[in-house]
Amino acid sequence: MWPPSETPRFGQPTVLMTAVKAGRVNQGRVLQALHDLGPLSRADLARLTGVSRATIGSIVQPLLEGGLLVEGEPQRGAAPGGKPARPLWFAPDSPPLAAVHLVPGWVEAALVRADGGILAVASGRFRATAPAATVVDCVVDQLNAVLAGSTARALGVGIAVGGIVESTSGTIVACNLMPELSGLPLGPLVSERIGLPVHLDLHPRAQAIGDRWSGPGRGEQSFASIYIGEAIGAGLFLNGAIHCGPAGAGGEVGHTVVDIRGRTCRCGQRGCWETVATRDWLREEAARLRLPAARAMTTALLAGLSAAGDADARELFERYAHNIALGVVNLQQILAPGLFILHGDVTAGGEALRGRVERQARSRLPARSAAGPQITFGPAHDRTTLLGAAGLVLSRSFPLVG
Amino acid sequence: MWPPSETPRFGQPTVLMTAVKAGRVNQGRVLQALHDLGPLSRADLARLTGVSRATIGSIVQPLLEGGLLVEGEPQRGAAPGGKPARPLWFAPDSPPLAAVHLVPGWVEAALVRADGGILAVASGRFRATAPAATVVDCVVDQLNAVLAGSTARALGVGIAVGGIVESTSGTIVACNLMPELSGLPLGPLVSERIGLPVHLDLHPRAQAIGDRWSGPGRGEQSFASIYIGEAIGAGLFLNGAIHCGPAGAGGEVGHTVVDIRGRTCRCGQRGCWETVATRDWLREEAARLRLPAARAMTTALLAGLSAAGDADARELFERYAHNIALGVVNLQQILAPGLFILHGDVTAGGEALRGRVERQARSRLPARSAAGPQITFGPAHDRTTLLGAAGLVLSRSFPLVG
DNA sequence: ACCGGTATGTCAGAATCCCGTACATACCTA
DNA sequence: TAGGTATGTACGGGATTCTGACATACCGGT
Repeated sequence: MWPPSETPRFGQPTVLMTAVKAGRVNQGRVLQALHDLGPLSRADLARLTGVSRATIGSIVQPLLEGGLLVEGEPQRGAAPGGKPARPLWFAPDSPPLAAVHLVPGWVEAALVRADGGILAVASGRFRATAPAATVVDCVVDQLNAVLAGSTARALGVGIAVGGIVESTSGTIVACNLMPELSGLPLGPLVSERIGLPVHLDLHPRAQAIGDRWSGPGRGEQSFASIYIGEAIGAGLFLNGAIHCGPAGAGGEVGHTVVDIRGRTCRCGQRGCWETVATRDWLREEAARLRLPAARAMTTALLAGLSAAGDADARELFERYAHNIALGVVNLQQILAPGLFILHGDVTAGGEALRGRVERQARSRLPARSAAGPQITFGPAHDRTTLLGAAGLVLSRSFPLVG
Repeated sequence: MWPPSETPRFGQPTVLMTAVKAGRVNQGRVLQALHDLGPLSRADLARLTGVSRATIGSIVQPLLEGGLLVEGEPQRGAAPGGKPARPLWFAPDSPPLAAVHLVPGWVEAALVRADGGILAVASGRFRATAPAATVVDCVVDQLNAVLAGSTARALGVGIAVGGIVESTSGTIVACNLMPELSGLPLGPLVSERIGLPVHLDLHPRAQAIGDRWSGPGRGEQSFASIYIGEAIGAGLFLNGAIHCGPAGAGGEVGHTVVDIRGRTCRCGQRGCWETVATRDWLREEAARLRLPAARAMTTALLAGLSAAGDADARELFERYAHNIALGVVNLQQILAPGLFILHGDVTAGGEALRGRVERQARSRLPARSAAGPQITFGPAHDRTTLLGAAGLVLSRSFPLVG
């Protein structure tokens, strides 16, 4: 039950395009277009993609027969005459997707509809030092809990893990905060116990997929999805595809150097972005400024103090925005994704922080014909990663590139 | 369930895969495999790509008929029996590719065979402040000079420009050192005068393509091609395709922040990588240390002084390696290309510098199962960009992704 | 000289997919 | 009721790849 990927390996085997592969890619792109733009008729899709209505019909036919899509009620468009279009949309009773978000001490699982609607959620705790078998048990338990509520067989399971992951083999390579899990082939293990294909990937990468499928990244060809909280990580969606380096590396933006003569990072190096933009930095600086509740400082608290007129808090708030903008600027210079979706503790900073970061970033970038980078915050109660883990299943089932 | 799609983005149409597109992609991948691995028989290609020999035959047939490839003499392989394979390779009289490298004050053009062999070279100078028409004339003159020597009609022209470029329209958006060229639609202008399709792109991006087609990047799926000299730029080849942000942006690694409290860059910001790793930095530091010929310092000179035992030179050499490694580390953390191909003045540092940079970079990266980043220097007499401009034509004629 | 073994290149039929045209359907307006 | 418009579908055609079978070419042994 662990066969799924056609091994997009990095190196020797040149892979060629096939008619059937092209068909699957086209199915994926049609699904993505539906996700991006909402319910669309076949004629809409034909106009959007430039192909004939007949072609769209043949592309979506298997999806309709498979129960993934349904035809909606005829809806009259803006035009005065003509046959009303029948919009296509994800079937309410379509095969759902199972999703798992695994962080130290905590597992959250969900059953998600193909349109992003959450059908069921379950979560469980475990000691961060628990042996691997316990963690696997906990993951399987939560999965079974959410799967029990569905009659339809799920399409697959997506697992998002905080840590270093080899997505091709579904193995956790290393995890600083859950050392017992190092080397654990979680994907195959869960797949065997659940009887469904399992797709494992990094937390920020899943988060980016979540943003792409059902967040602010919807419809975008390129953007960066950044998590900023107790640590920093990024998932990069570039030119219509999620970026994944060899062995699942990449996105470790937290340990890029921005202040070479700065303080020492827990990674052992100096001046990592994480040393100036995480919650820990915020708390240390708050303590230095003797702000109230410095040791429990959060972005929300700081934003409140700043709005209330505390000069020190205001200055720290501005510096925090500046430091966050640093990493954004570097990513924009290197990759120019154009859109940055921020998640984690920083989102509590609200528009006050978002605007500051955006202004800081733009002021540090050269003026171009294109607009400067755009900063967006993810939702406060953030299920993006969980949705992204579900989207992982769709992404692997319907690849967008051949 | 559906959050109203606030911005229906019909501007960016979803593009679908087609049989004919798939065929062209496959042709491109076969050509790339030949470039990567040298002459291969149809059977070799079939084994490499996993398709049948018959399919390979139908893929390469048009390329043979078009004169791009030829069948070599039957060559007996290692196996004892069997019909000898007929290797396929680029025809010596195949349609050549025209290439232009445009830098301030200087134009170099070449006519390149599909296998990377240079047929003719021409170059010309112009005043950096010359009006646009003069520069266009100069480019066209050099192109005509190299095209005159060929009987076969060239496949197209690739132009590499130092500056900001919009590759889709073939326009130079801005060029700091050649302000007269800002907004110049060089691609269409040259195309009209020469009567061939013209492909315009950034200098570092062309350099990366050159590395991919006929340099150390050959056969690699991901690598970064970095130019370090009077300025710093990078072309990123990621997962089998050259990365290009919206409007041709991206790769501006020279102005990523590595030392936020460092000196001011000419871009107006503080602590850009360029402020600590360009030749100008080297000369300033050399002057501070009162090294001989400090104001004309080059990597080659510094390497010589260091090797000769000058303690100050040695320390500066080490610091230069450290500073170069900084940017490499950042790129590796973000994108994990794994391979870094350095061009420009730094290549004169030889193995002494290469080893130092590699050690410095590896020491700043966490230990992983995969090997650390690998640093390579491009050739000293560097025609990579020119070859890359030629490769641009191939890349556009035979896209590797659909 | 002859024959089996092996590997290469090619041919023909089938399957898959997209394209273009034409046609049936459905709704509005006059 | 007739005309117009837009949607969805059926059919033939083109392009590509897959499968199986076949001719070719060379080696080694009898």
